[in-house]
Amino acid sequence: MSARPEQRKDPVDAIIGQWARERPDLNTAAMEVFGRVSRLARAMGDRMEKAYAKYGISRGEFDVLATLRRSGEPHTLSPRQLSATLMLTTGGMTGRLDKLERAGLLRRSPDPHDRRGLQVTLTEQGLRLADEAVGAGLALQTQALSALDEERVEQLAGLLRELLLATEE
Amino acid sequence: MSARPEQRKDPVDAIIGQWARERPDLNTAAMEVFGRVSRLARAMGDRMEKAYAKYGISRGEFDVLATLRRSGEPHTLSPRQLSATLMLTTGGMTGRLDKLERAGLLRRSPDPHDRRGLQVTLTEQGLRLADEAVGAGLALQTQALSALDEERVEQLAGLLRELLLATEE
DNA sequence: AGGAAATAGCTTAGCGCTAAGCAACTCGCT
DNA sequence: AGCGAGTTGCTTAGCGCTAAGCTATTTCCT
Repeated sequence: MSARPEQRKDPVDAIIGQWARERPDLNTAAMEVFGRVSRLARAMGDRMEKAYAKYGISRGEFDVLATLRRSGEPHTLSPRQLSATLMLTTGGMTGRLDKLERAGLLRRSPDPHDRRGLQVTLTEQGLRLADEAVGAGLALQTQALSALDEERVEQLAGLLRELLLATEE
Repeated sequence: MSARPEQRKDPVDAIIGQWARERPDLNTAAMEVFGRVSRLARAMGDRMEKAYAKYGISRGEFDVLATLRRSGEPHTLSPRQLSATLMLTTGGMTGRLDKLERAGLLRRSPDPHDRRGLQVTLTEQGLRLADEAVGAGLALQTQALSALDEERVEQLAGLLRELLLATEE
């Protein structure tokens, strides 16, 4: 029982407490990390969803626009590149592209070098929306992070990087 | 430009690099944390899904069994309590309970004190499966965490707790 | 006591995903 | 040159979720 600065209990502490009572043989240390990672991802994901809804798109659709946007001029990628980057099946990608194309945010055109393939390009409107939405999303995340001082944010980011590198191989 | 111990780049660094090139005005510090949190949650979630599949259940179904298990004797909760804990609509809960009941892992019985309500109870078989599966899941998480020494794990857990408390209010 | 509001769990429609299969096309090998 | 294997994007069936609406029941208020 190492002394840690008094810190409020969170929902994960409560769950771990229950396990300690029911299954004291269990080593629940890993839950302290991954339980919180799951809950954070879900909580922030829900908020982002709502933030992007103001622009008429879902989180998944934003991810498509953002991937095209940050790829730089001419903001063009193939459906395959997109589904690989976003870890999505081609079926799922087709659906997202359909919606975004119907909304006029991107354009599908034949790949001149490979007649099987397509090029997906951000429209002027899609570019504008991506630029606005990415700012709104970042603002939300930045605000949530304001609970931690700068040094802790850096520390946290560094530890997460180590863990992510070990996890994704 | 703060000096940090040389550390390998991860996929989130690559994304942030792209944004820095395309939108140098953006403050992407928050992505360093939440980008990694999302990816970690997804990567570990996928692995857990596979781990539980060996027991014939999904991650969501495991969560139901685990919630009942750690509630202690007599391993009984109402569908309402379960859907509140698991942040699931009642419709979604009905589906999960149907599957788990058909598999013989739990039992639905009328609540003797409220004729609207039900009691959901783990069967002997459900209890056994929950106890095995929770061990397997924890083993997976523990192994992933072994990339970090004990001190860093504690540090990481503490920072995540602070952030989670600030985020979930 | 008696009616209005709240709550329990189920049902349905709709959405977005995956897995699997398809035709069109390109590439690599001989 | 020509054939087999691989790749591309789309389609379909199925799954699990949400949102909304339903009935039965309980609780609250007067």
